Amino acid sequence: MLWEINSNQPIYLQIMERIQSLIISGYYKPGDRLPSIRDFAATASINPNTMQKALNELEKIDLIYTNKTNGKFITEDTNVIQNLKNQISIQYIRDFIEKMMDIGLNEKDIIKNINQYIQNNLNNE
Amino acid sequence: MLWEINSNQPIYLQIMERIQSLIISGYYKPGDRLPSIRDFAATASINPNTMQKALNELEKIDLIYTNKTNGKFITEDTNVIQNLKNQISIQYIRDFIEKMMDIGLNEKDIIKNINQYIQNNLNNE
Amino acid sequence: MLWEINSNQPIYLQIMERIQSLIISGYYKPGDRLPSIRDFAATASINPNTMQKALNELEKIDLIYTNKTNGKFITEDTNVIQNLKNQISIQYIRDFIEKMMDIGLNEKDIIKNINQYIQNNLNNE
Amino acid sequence: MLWEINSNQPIYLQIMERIQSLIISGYYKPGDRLPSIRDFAATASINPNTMQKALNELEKIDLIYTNKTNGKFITEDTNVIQNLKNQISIQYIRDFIEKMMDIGLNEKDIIKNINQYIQNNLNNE
DNA sequence: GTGGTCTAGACCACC
DNA sequence: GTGGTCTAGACCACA
Repeated sequence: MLWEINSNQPIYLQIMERIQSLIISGYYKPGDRLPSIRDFAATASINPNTMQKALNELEKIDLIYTNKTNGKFITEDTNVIQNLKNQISIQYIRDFIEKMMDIGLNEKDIIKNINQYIQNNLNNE
Repeated sequence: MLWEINSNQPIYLQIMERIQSLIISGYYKPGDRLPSIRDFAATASINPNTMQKALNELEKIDLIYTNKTNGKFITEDTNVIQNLKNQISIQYIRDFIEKMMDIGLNEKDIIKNINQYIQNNLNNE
Repeated sequence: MLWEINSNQPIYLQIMERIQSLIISGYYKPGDRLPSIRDFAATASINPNTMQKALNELEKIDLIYTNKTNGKFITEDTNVIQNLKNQISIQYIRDFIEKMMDIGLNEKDIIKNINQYIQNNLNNE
Repeated sequence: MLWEINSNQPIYLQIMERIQSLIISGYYKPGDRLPSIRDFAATASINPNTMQKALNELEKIDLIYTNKTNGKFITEDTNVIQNLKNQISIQYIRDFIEKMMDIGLNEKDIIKNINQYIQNNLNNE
């Protein structure tokens, strides 16, 4: 698993988004126990405080919950996860299309370009 | 022209991207003179220094050039503009697809979702 | 360390070149942490913003990198440093020779004059 | 004749230095009449005011003089020219050596590098 | 009037 | 405490 960090965004947000994706995509399953903050931070090569902050963000949106004595766990409510997945994918699409139109591409161009990209880069992997 | 500023990203970067889009999309044409830094800053309701920083970023990538005491101008080299447009659109697509796949969607899903979104939100505007 | 500033060139460029030389010459070694911007600016008797602008220039050419909240560090990539050293020394020589020829001296004259200068001014220091 | 202008230095200084070189190198000879400011400026593609300022600088150091009704002329005092040539060449050498030593090269390195450069770039032109 | 530079001082997120 | 950003305001050279 890769933990690529770039400097343009706060680290805790990048980590937060990364873990969020791992949950949404099903890599972490409902009810799974997360590694301890110390271990998790070590794995990602970041400061434990930063990992703590990232996990707090995830807890705020009910994607994980804390069991004081046992650690942090992925929510067992699959609705929460599914809803977030839908909401995020719509958001990604909306942002993407807005940016593409800003540089002067219309719907047709966008569809064409993305199909082309997928043809070239993904199908034959 | 709208100058929406949000607080998640440095203002100068948002302005820089905005102007970049205006050039790439053809709103500003090769050889056009930009408003003076002071006027431009006033229009965007930001400090002249911040505007200057944004324009410096655009000058670094040769999208504009400075004629001292006369103002700043859009490059006349259309190749620079076209190349940037291609490069940026590829980048947008790459980032978009990576994010979508990170949350567990495959190529088919992506194409399907984006087509659906365009059907619903754009064609009947 | 001397921080002589003259008024013919922007301060930030003079500072930039000075620090660049300190890195290239080996005074600052790969991986070294630079003084904090505030301290560095105080040492050079300039405003922190000006120092930051100078350091930004060095970061642009990958000679230093920023570890947010920890400080700025000399690149660990010795190739970057060595290449820059070669490139700059060539540039210095090229500019020097061009100027000398502009005032009517040929290669022989140049070599002769520079040897003479070194004899007179440097060997017996 | 080339009038290359870069933006890092005031134009009038670049022009001034260029004409100075043309005089010192003997391209313009003692007593020669310079083109009119209008023509001269047109040749160099600059504003007449800028050319005026450049010529004023040359007049300050007695390299040219003005005959109200006839125009501007190169000084007939060859001593002035010769002295300036010596003085400038020393200055160029001093600056060059200082910069080279700043980046960590010693006298030997300097001599070696400059000989090498001349071998490679000039002898076989 | 134009861009460029510099200072002073403030606030912020991050660790 | 660290770097980053932003504002306000000033001054300068240039054309």
